[in-house]
Amino acid sequence: MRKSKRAKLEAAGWAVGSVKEFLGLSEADAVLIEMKLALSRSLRDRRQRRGLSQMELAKRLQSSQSRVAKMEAGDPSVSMDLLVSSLLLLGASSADLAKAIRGGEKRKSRHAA
Amino acid sequence: MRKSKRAKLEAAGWAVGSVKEFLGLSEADAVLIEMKLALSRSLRDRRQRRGLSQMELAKRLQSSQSRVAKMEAGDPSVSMDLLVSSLLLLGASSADLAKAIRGGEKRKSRHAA
DNA sequence: TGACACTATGTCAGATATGACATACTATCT
DNA sequence: AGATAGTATGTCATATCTGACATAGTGTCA
Repeated sequence: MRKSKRAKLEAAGWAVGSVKEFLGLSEADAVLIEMKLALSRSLRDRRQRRGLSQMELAKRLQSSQSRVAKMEAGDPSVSMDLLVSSLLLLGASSADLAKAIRGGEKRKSRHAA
Repeated sequence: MRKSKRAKLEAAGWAVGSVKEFLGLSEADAVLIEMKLALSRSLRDRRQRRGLSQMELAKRLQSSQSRVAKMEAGDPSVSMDLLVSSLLLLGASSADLAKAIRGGEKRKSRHAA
């Protein structure tokens, strides 16, 4: 399950939740991708809410602007670990992360957490 | 934040939630580690509940018994991506993961999700 | 005791992720 | 128009993760 799958397309602008069973992805793969996309959105929200540029955030994360861009774009080269630790550094709590993750299925308000 | 920190000790048997501020870890690092430990426990629970050996699970994950052992031990060499996708393959939903993640702080019942 | 099934721990070559860099694209100013 | 600030995208060396293997530890049964 590790390498072969993982469509490089994952990023492009999907209507919410539509990644499921698009191409040969297993349900598990699809859910994982959607979780990462949810975290991506959450990251961009938090960053913007704080009025930070990608550059400024990158500095705080000891990373680079390009990686922040990729994180926010849901680039497949970005790990969940990186997304999560970035969110934590932006002040998110584990409860916040749980909220962001808890399935796109049920989302109600327009706020991504 | 990437490499330098990340104590190799993270695994040893901590009393619930005690990893916080143990050595020089930032709050964010501590939370991340606890999240991973929560996922570890969840993985073992699910596997055992299904009556699978690490070997059998490994086969389903296309991985190896040793990696499963490390996952369950909270070994620092295990990524969150691996933990999460393993849990998904064991049938966990994103809601389940959210529950597992949502902070050890507030856990009430003995069931780890 | 030995034999067996399961789990833990160490190591390593190969696979992936990472930060850094360059460069391109998009505003929004004057 | 140019200039500036922010963002996107591609590449690459190095760091980290991964599956596989070996081997050791643990329990249980006869």
